[in-house]
Amino acid sequence: MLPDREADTVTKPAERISRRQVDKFEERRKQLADAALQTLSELGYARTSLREIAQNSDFSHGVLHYYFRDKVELITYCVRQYKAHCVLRYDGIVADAEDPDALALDFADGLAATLQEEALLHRLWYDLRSQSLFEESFRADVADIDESLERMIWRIVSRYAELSGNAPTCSSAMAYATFDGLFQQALLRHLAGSAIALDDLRAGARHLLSHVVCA
Amino acid sequence: MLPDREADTVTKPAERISRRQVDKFEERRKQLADAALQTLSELGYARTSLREIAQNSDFSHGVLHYYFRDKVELITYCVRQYKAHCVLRYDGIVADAEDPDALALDFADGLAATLQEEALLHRLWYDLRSQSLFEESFRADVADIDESLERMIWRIVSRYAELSGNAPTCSSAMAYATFDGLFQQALLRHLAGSAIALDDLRAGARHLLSHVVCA
DNA sequence: GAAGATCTTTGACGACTGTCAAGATTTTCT
DNA sequence: AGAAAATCTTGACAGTCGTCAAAGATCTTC
Repeated sequence: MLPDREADTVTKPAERISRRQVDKFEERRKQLADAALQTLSELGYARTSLREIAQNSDFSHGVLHYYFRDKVELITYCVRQYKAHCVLRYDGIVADAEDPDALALDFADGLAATLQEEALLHRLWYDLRSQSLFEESFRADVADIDESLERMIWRIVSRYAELSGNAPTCSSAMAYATFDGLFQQALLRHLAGSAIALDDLRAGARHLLSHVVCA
Repeated sequence: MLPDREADTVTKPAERISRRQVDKFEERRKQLADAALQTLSELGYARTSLREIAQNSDFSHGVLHYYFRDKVELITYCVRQYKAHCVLRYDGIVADAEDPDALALDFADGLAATLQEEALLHRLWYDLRSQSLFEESFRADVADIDESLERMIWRIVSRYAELSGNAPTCSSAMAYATFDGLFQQALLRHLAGSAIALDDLRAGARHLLSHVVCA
């Protein structure tokens, strides 16, 4: 029988057990979601099957339905986990530089670094974002990630403006749209084998940053 | 038996016939590709099957293998047909305005118009572009479309710079990346039901255009 | 160490996929 | 009109998919 997954606030002995079970349950979900994310980032959404995911894990395909109701719930869970990863990653970039040029440099390097190191994950992100336009189940979570990315970009932009004593010339949405376009195009070229894609991204990001504040 | 599809340069009677057959053959391919594009734009790449495509046409599913070797060739053909459509569409926008503000206005309106009228096709485009990162078969054709879109944008930008007596401040690649990001974000919001997405796109395009030339 | 809860594997199901071949139908040419 | 070529339909194939139930394995608890 499935264990009771209710979270308890009181801590009686029986509930400590339940808590431990819940933790273990949740751990397995994360572990399986990791395998799913790896599979997705390799094959793309269209070609990822549950059996393929299971083969990238230590378990057989049947176990996926023990930890997830169906495929949609698994992938939704993956998207959320990916988001947590993203936020963590970008919080690192959040520029504690004290002059605008250093900030721009750090930011540009940070973008280029994640593009290079996690190219497959970013490829997956754009795949899933496209997918969310067809499959409504993912839409809310994807929009959520998009918003947190927008906030991340806006933190950089407004901090940069502040350091250079100016005000941003465009909205948060527009700043995100343009930086995202830059990043996506760089990813496309990088994955197509272009050697200059990373440098172009660095240069482009600094250029764009200097143009979204008053001249 | 399959007819001979060789194109002839000389025009003997027998070859005129063959030519007519070739034309008919090519016409059917276009017709089927149309049905395929409609299906793709409705369901997305991941959920489009040959039988589904056939149901959106006047034929049965078997006929697809009479006109196309396999699914990949059909979809590649679709991508090319979509490109032809795009180029045609954007050539219309190509701004014969004589002052920069009118050009900017026409361009912004053109972007917003195609976003609204052909939202599903644009959705498909971003889906296929993501797909091309996983499926190498499409990569070349997708890159081809991307390049022609970049040229289209660059024609606008450089013409705008010329009319306003300035020079562009960024590369062609960067101009395309940012405008594409803007467009994609507008599409996301528009399809998610945002009423202001179109107006934001118009404003954003004009804003961006005025910032990619010397101040 | 036995009983029971929990976790995992296995194998099956119906539905769906791309592909193809055989035959029916239509068009074309003489 | 009749033969030949071209076109289209039908039905089947082997494979894969998500899902699920039953049984086996492992762990917990007393």
